[in-house]
Amino acid sequence: MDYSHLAGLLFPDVTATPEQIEAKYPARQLPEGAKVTRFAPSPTGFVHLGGVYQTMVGERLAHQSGGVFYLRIEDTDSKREIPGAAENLINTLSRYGIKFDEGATVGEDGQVTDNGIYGPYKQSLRGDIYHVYAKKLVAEGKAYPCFTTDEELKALEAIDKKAEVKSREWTENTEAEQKTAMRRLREFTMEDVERNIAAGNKFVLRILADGDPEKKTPFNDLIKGKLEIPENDEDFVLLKSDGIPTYHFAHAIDDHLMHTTHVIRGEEWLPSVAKHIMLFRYLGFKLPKYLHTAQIMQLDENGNKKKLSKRDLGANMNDYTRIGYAPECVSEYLLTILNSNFEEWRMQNPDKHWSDFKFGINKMSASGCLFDHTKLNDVSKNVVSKMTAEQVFDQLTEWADEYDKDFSALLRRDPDYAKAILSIGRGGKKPRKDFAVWSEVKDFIGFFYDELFTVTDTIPDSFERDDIKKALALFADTLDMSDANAWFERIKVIADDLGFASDMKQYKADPAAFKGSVADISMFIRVAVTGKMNSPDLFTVISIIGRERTLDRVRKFSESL
RNA sequence: GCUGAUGUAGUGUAGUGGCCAAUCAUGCCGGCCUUUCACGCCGGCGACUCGGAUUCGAAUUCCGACAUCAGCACCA
Repeated sequence: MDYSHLAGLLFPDVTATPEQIEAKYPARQLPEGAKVTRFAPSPTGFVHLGGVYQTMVGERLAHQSGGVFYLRIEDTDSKREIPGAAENLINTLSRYGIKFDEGATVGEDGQVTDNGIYGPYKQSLRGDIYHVYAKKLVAEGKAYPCFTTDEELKALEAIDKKAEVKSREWTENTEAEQKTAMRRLREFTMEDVERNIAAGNKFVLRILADGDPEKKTPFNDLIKGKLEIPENDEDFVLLKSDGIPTYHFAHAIDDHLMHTTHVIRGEEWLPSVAKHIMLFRYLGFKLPKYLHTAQIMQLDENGNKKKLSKRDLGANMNDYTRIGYAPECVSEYLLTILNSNFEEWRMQNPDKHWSDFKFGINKMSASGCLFDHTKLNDVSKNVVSKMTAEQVFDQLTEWADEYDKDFSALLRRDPDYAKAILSIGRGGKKPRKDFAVWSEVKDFIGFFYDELFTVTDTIPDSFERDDIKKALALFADTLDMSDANAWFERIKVIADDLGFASDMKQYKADPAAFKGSVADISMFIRVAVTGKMNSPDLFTVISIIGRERTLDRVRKFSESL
């Protein structure tokens, strides 16, 4: 068959040559060992935790090596595209400290544009380029058109299925039968093509696979290690009937032209590498290095691991924003599961930024880990505990502006007051670790605001209401706010007066001898003033609330008994 | 079904033939400290999927089984 005639028939409008295209994508001038990585999502509108996870790998690898990290939008499936998705993606990743050096970016007009000379970075804009290489493959007899309709394909598949059933029944001729079914696609004549083209029929372009699945190709994945994968024998689609490339074809061409050195993608692509090895070989391209990252998993209702899916809480990055995780918390958590030695490093370097950590490919796990909310919150509490009151105030109010406007109004009404509250237990060697997320702060500090103050906890019935009232009355009468010691001495006196132990050691030695202890007196005051059994240091709390409001609350509480 | 990947305490892991009756973190339990809580400190609980093989010796190598995950589209 005259393949160059066939190529002309299929791609009459393509005049450029691969050489002309290659000339527009010169080798990158980068230092020795610099890695070029990319994030190549399809713009489906939401950013997945797994996406941030993968993105961190690419970003770290590129930036730690003096390389380039770029963004390419894989919008070859127009059905799934959601407007504004690219912008959302860039903004979200930016929140987590992920910045692209090159690639698709959002211009001042809000439109997606190119930043860099290796574009366009949107696959939908690269149609001409793919067709040049497609034509070349056809001319070399490595790809062929397929005019088979969906229905015909289904019929072919049915034959294959039947053959499979037979093969399990050890019928002798099944293998041949099985092969012929899909292989029939390859059998066509130039006349068939000419007739179809003349009739205006659409075709898909298929690769002419020369692999033998009985043979294994050695393949080294940087995360999974040395693998042996069966050669590809499937005539997979390169160009869809609308002329748009499939992922496989676009991957080969784009990553070659854009000089990607390390392809980082989810392990769901691992079964496709045979196809990609074949494509790169057919095209004469150098195969990049691959890192197939393990997936972040979730337990389903049967207790089985499964991929963290769209609907699971924690999959969508908007969840984190809404719940109020500081971005650093998520980054740090991701790093703990990305590189097992990160936690160790963190303990040795408590004050450094995570980007100072030396990220290593060899420390990445080959197996998928379970998403652990408890661990995330632990990491988060640590991160938040190290922030200054100022930082907490800024992030908290920014969150509240969006998700709890009433609360944000209260905080902003008197920033100094809010910061005084947020300073409690902050700084020093043993900072309080009260909050993991901004949405829970209100529960902790709400009582500082009269608008939010309610008594939620009750004093156990084992205490006489009369004693409580007396204690609170004495407290109100003798309140000394000059300093913490003087303040607490008063409480002790009250305890003694009412038959409660003022000395904890004495009390512990013989609890039966007392109605309770100074701890219980404090508890009465705490419940009266904060409405809760637990709170930060009471004297500090009262100092912030102030004398008048404290006394007011004590009086009201006492009356309610 | 076929193909591939993965399998160390509840969770995330260290571990690449003897240093492993298995490391660290988190979790849970108990204690100390603290007027409460939180923090911190101390102590405890808890694991090499199973079966063969190689070896003086295996968590580590090989084979098999099992389990889990993924892929098998004109989706990425």
